[in-house]
Amino acid sequence: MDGGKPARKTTIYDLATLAGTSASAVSSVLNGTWKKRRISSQLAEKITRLAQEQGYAVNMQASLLRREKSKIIGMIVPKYDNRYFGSIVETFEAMARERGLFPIVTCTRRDPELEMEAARTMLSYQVEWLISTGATNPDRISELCGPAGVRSLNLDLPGSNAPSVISDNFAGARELTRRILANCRQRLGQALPLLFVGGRGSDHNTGERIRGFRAAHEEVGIEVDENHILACGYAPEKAEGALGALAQREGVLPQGMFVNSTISLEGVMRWIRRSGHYEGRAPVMGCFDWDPFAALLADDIEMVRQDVPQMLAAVFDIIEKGAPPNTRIEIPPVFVTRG
Amino acid sequence: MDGGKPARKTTIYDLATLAGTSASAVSSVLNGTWKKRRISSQLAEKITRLAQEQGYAVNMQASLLRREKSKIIGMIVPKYDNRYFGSIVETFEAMARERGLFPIVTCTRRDPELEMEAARTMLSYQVEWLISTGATNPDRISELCGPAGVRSLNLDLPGSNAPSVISDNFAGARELTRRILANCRQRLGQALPLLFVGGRGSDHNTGERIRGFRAAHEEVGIEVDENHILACGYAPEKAEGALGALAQREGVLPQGMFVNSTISLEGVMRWIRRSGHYEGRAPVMGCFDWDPFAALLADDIEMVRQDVPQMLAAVFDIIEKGAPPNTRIEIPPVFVTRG
DNA sequence: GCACAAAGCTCAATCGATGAAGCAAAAATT
DNA sequence: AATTTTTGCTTCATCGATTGAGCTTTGTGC
Repeated sequence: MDGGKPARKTTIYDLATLAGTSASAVSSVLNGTWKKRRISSQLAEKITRLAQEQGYAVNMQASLLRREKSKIIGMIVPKYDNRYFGSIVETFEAMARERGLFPIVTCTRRDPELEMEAARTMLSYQVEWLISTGATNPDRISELCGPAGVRSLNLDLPGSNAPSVISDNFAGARELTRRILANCRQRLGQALPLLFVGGRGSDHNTGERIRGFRAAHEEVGIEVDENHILACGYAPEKAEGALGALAQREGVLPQGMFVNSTISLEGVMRWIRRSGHYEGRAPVMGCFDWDPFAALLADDIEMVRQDVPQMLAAVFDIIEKGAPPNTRIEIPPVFVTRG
Repeated sequence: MDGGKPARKTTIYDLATLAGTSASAVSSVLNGTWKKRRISSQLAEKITRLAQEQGYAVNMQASLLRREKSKIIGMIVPKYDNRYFGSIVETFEAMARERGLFPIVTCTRRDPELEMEAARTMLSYQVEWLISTGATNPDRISELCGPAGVRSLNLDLPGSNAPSVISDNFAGARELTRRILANCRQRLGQALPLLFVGGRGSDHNTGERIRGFRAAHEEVGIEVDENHILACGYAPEKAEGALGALAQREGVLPQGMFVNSTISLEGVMRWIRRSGHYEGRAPVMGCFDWDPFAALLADDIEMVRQDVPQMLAAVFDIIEKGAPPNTRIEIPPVFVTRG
């Protein structure tokens, strides 16, 4: 390709020399303000053509340094290993671009240190907004943003220093539990108390889902067994370990199960397969999350799909119209119809 | 939080005033060159403390404008909706950070226009390297980068203008096919020619996988049916449609199947379930890709996992040591042991 | 033919961080 | 005591794009 060319990047000064004009004319032509600045369309065309030929790309660093608005919008996200976060990132990028914003996304692997580090890096990039998705400590991030004049916003997990957009975890979990219980009744003749597996007891979403889980049991007069609420963490290994330990202690596990995420479901499925515990009488399952393959695993696994497009619509609505820091928007999740 | 403060960002000039010193002293303290510049550790400490207190974050735009190296490394990726690309992005970010680089990733949804647009944006951000992952036209991207002095690199799908790191698709597909054929023999008594589903006929990987598919058939003297090679595209709907059309034409589909990606597998599974075609005698399957739930779908679905850590190790090796544009590194994929 | 306006530009300051060059004071050497 | 060296800073030009404030030239009106 290149035989050792200097490879210095073309600047507006280079283009100005080539066009026999000034850098300021070039700049205004390339950023679209040339009509306002009364540049002839003749010159505009010439400059545009030259820029094209030279493969000119504006130096964002220089441009942003001068402008007052960066139009950069940052997002931090814990993992890319499931459909929920994948879809959040994909939708976020598309919606940001539609609005003329430049999305920057970074993944923090649920590491609180990395989370702060990433947030600081985002500030350095002069983001105008920072969306903390599923952050372990969204409030610390908001505190970092506040004094810098950067607006922040929480997604998936709520915080108290910035507006939050989350799923309606309580109602979603209650409805999911109702459905699992109904399936139990249908398949086993009666509805017995379910097992709850996955999630961190300390996080808001897990708390709300457990509340919904309890509410649905209460509605039909079934008592929840407190030892059967395993908020053991999200990781597959955690769920696997928790089930193993419970089976060890109690011998037989419940026939119905509420799994708190596809991540945990991965561990649950692995354990069921390896331990052979449910041999011949597969448990009735539900999962607060969705995955196309998981949905096919069993005929009657109920899945709740968090409504990512609606959640991000709410996010951009806040970005456009503003909202007080204590705003909390809860988006109803969607029940996946099977077939 | 804020009661309407000015919220202007703290600059080194503000810190200089607060510390009663000069901006250049502040700068050198904060970027670590202060020893070389003989700033007293007393002053260094004072400045560091003030920066901490004020929540100072360097303005990357200004800093990068001045430096000659940006240390930014860009990656474009087609989708976030599967484990393969998810794991590529996650590993890429982690490895880049380990090396003191700043990763920027963006998703182009297999849209050739968006791909070029994203590449141009990356150039504007002054990336030093651009990794095109699974790009529809990696060579056009390399052509854009070359004159700007930005080095480019292809991942997953090869190009001819920049070094490429890909899976060993031929050997992987041949071994996968062998295994599916062996499973057929074991389950059905004999090995019959398989069906190939998914992928674009025009892309290098699909071509190589078809070649491996043929080779494995040839080894055992089975003739491939040309009508049973359905390179219909990756999208689930495409795979679904192709299977439906084939069933329409031929009535009965082969008992063994090679699916070209988990994306296509999604459609295949959906079709199998909806059509009821394989009722009672599930097909023997293999998939060139891995997903934890897909792996659990059937007892004997063979999955090849592309070796993402090795692929990215090769990528960073090239970045550190260099490589001619015609380099092509093929990483053997890994066979997932079942259980 | 002169005043005045509009068109079509250019000039130069600016954004914040960086680092080469320079300068004054303190310390060491002769 | 005079000179040199070292220490510990500051000054200022610079990176590339942007934009308010000019400054010519051409056009219009009377």
